[in-house]
Amino acid sequence: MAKKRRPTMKDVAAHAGVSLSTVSYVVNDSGPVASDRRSRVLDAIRILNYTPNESARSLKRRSASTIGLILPELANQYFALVAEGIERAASDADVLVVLCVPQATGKSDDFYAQLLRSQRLDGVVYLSATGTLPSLILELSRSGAVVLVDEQMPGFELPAVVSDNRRGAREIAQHVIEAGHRQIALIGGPAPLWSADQRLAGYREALAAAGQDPDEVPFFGGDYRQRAGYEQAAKALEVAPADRPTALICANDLMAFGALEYCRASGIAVPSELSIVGFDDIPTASLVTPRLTTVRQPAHDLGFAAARLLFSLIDDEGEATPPMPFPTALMVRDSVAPPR
Amino acid sequence: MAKKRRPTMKDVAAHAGVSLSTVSYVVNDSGPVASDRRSRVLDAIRILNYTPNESARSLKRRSASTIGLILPELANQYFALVAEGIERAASDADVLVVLCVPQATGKSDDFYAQLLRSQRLDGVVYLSATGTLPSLILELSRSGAVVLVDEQMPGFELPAVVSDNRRGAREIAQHVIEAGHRQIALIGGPAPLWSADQRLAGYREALAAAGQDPDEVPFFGGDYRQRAGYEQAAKALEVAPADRPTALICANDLMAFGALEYCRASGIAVPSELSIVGFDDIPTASLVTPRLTTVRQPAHDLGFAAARLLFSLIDDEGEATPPMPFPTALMVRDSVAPPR
DNA sequence: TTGTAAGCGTTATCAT
DNA sequence: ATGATAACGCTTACAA
Repeated sequence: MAKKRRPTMKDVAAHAGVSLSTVSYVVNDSGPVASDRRSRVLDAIRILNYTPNESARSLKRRSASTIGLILPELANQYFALVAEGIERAASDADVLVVLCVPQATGKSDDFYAQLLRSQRLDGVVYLSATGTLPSLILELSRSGAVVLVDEQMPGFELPAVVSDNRRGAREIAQHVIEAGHRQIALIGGPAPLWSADQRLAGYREALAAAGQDPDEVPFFGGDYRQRAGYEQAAKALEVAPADRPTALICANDLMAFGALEYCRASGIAVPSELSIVGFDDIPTASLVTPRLTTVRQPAHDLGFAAARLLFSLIDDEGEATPPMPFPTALMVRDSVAPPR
Repeated sequence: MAKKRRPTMKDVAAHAGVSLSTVSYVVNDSGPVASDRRSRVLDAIRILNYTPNESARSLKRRSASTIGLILPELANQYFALVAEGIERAASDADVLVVLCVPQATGKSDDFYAQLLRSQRLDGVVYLSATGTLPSLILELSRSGAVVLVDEQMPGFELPAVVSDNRRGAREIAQHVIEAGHRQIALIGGPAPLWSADQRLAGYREALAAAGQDPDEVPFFGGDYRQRAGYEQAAKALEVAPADRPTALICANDLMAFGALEYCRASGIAVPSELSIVGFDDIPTASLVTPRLTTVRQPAHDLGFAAARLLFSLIDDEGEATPPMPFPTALMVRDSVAPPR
């Protein structure tokens, strides 16, 4: 039985009785071709069920029409949502998205730079949850187009798409303060991360505006993961009753969930005994009990915009201007009550 | 300023003073080469910072070292977890994973077949949440290697990795029955889907074993999405008090969440007034209140195994045997109580 | 308007 | 052990 080879342009050309270039012209609409010959070619394509070999195209065009998406984990819905936004923008542009989850795969940092340099990827959208060493990102941005999402490398001005973390943080802290809380504790994100830094700054602004000394309010460092929320909540709450905070401001929803979990485990009623707020407004936030008061980030839009920015970077090759920070929105739900 | 071209093998060869083929030999370890020349080449590679052009390789090798992952949505953590498992297997094999989310991108069905045929993808892992028309899958499996996850096309025996849905369903239904429930309602998954069918079969087995006529128990069709859970729960519960079920068996966690949401909205206490169970055990399941009793599916392992199966399909080209169904595990938590 | 031919960067066959 | 050289399937000047 004959090995069934996929048809190539040559086959199409032969079948249609035209030259190779004519076929190419009709496939790419890149040259003039008489309408009768065009339809002959189109027919041949249909009959042979021809599909261009993209490897050959990439080789010739020096571009893979593929981008990479590097993110810490998929299980965090915030990332999943950003990914969906990117997917949409990419598919609009007929670009493929390669998923890279360093944590799950244990790939070394420069593996991703290799990927970019090997021209399998035209660019990369990078999300960090750990404030990754600039070394990777730097090497990446040296090798090709990179855009960051909700992240920024202080020294080097890399293209990024961000939302207004500072303002969102300020507003939710204000909300907590307006509910009457004076004993507030903060559970922050990973120190080196820009978003963590911005959120913290926002909280402090609100605190200061309300006449509290931000340096006096207890701060606990987390890493955006649920476990950290649990552990830091424990630290924050296992203190003399008089010092015990009446409200816990968590730098993201996942950590707020962890705090909630701790409270459930140790019989602390939320929000009557303790108010808790988060950040991100992932879908689960309105599903937990009590429904979590948080700050909505337009995850989907961030992803979409990041991909667009990356594309313009890739083909304009010139600097494209990042969009303005995306607005955030305070989502008032049930996890905040006046202190008693 | 000179356009900075990436170094090619030719450059490396020139720099090392050897021939093209020698460089290829050392890069791929595919031919004999004297150790002194080998190190000269290696040095040149380092100095020039050379990385093979993967497009050229794919063209020559007729394989892209890339697979596609088609799934309905990322926001459902079950899919996200499966994706992580696939990622891991792929990265072990130095294979890239292209993310395809038809729903988010509005791509036509045969777009994916094109992708496979265009040789950008060597194979595809396919997850369905809607029991998609076989037409796509058929076309896909005609164009190349495809493996299904937790799905099976009745007529055609396609390679698949599944978990023991039927047994898991039977066990959780038993659990509900053993808690004393006699008035049970079922909220099922999308009818054409194999997993939905299996789960339903499992429920019915347990019901029958307990002496109930499965055809008598109220059944409501859902689509595995949260909204459907809400709506079908509404239908199931808005009946004469005497007919009202005391337990709701949902075919997945997301729909159970929807049911929970409905109960909260209409003041029905769970589990004291109504018991609810799900299926999948996504991370959120233990986070909601009450913590959801459900059936754990080894999502990560399913993904991993699916990718492995796909790889063996791709390079053995011969039929590889799918693994046995993966075991499920009943997760007893707080959402089931005796009827009152 | 159409066809010829020269690459794109690799790999692999075949002499040497 | 090493090096020419011919593909791989496509795009694109350049010629006709």
